Amino acid sequence: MEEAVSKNFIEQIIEEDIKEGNCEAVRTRFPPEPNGYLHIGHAKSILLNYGLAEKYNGKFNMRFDDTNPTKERVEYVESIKEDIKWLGADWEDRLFFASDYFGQMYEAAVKLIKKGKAYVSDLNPEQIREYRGTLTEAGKEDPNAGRSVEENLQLFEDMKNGKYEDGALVLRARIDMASPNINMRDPILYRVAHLEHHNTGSQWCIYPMYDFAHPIEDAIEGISHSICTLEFEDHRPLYDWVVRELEYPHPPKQIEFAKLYLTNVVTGKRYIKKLVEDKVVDGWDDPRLVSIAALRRRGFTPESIQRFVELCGVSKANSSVDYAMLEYCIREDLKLKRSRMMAVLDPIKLVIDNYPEGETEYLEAANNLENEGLGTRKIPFCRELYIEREDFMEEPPKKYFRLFPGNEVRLMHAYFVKCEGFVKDESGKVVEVHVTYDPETKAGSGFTGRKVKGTIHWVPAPFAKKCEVRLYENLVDEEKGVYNKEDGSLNLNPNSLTVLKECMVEPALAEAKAYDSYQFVRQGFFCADAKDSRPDALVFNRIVSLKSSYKLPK
RNA sequence: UGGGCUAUCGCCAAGCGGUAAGGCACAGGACUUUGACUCCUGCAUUCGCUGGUUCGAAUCCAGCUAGCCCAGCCA
Repeated sequence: MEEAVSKNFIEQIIEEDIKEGNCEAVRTRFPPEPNGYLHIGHAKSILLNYGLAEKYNGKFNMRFDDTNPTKERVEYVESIKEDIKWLGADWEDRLFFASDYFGQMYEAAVKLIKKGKAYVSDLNPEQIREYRGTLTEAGKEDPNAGRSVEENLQLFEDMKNGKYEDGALVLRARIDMASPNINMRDPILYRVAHLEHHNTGSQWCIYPMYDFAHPIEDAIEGISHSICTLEFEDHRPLYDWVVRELEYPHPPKQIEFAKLYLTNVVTGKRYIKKLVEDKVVDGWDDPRLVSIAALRRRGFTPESIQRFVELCGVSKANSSVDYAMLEYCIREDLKLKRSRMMAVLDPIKLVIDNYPEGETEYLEAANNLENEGLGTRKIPFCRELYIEREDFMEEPPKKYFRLFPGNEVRLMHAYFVKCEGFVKDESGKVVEVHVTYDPETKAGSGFTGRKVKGTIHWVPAPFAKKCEVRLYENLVDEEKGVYNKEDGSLNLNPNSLTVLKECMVEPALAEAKAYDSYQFVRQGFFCADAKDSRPDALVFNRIVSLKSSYKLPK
């Protein structure tokens, strides 16, 4: 089934370019700096770039924009590669590093110097700032701007050869100190930094700036459309300047789009760092976070994220997508793919008084009624079961159609069962519910004698596996908003994590391995925690709850 | 009081001068061995505001207003 989807503005630009013969082949790229972990926002860029290449029979490149060794680490390049692979964006054999082009960038700088379009400056950072002017006042000419080509060439070579200390000299483009666009006021192209680079080691002690390096990287790789986020819009004139001055035959085109923001999530690096330090979360992959690693651990699938990004669309309007949209996507994806199992999160014992003591029968249950391909399983059934505490009420409100004295419900995959009584302990807490079952009503028997309004799930007491279940809510308070207006701190939701340690699941779940996910019938989708779940001590994360139109009165 | 960009339903988002797509959310109803799913139904006389052009404007023009980005030897 093909949906008629309208084209986003980038697709329109690309199609126009193809039509006009402005680009012979579409080539896109995802160019992260390896300075941190990827999150849902990056997923949009990755899948957008990858999807565009696919759609227009082009190629998608993976490129690390590693031009500033102070912030970059190999650890990050590995995790970024892993996350992108997981997301399904395939760069095939096109994995590149900006640092692989340092030689070409150096030559490009020399070319600019020879054209009189770049010069070496000895202004210090404070002076550079002063000379730059302000948002409303033009800058002043750099006193070094008149230096001869020969001298610039020599100085630049000396910079490269390590004759200068960090910060002593910079190479600047000669453009326009009076430009209303600050990026055009003789931007710095190269700086001196005696630093070990994760890729080039100590080969270089000068490093190119983003504005100079990026267009060169794109041009070298034959990128046709260089897609980035809105904050680079002001840099486009400089991007075009570099590409033009360097006379690349097929200049890449920069296109900017709005970042993806999600409601009620924390994305700021310093906030997450603090949450990790304060042990509010258990790492960058805590299931309440939205890093790719966290989403993976929570139980999201690549397909659900692909769908989500697709649903969000692409535009230039800053916006914040409702988290409910993400939830919809994962429910939608898992609905038919996963087995529907029974798990009792808050158990209370159910005794079937007229079921023979010591007897066990094995009931056949479809793993997913809507997907026969998932097969069936046998569930042991016997006299003592566990049911959800919520599914019994001594004094039910109207419209409650679960178990209460005198009422009959269906035990899923099993029999009708009628509540005959219950037992309380000294404190008045109900500890046992007693029922009688009707053998005629066995699931699949075709019994139509009478109907029952409620169906509840259960687990056979002697066979059930005890396990831990973690329920998640938003990390931050939905009502108050993510940030505290006074001090900018986070408005944390104290209930973002609920740990249930007495849960009982059906025996088939004992095999759950890391990342395995299931629907727990009537509850939601759950995933075996990759960090903490072990065969003898299962831990399940709730990915998302099922929707419900019934609110239990408290 | 410089420059750049954006403004269409609670949230995303189509629309590109011919009379407001779609999705999420929400609300009803049908169905139901998940109060789920599925299926119906409803949900912008109006496009930030004000004028103008036009037979006709969310789309063109002008002027406002609001929000975002820019003064790293970060990306």
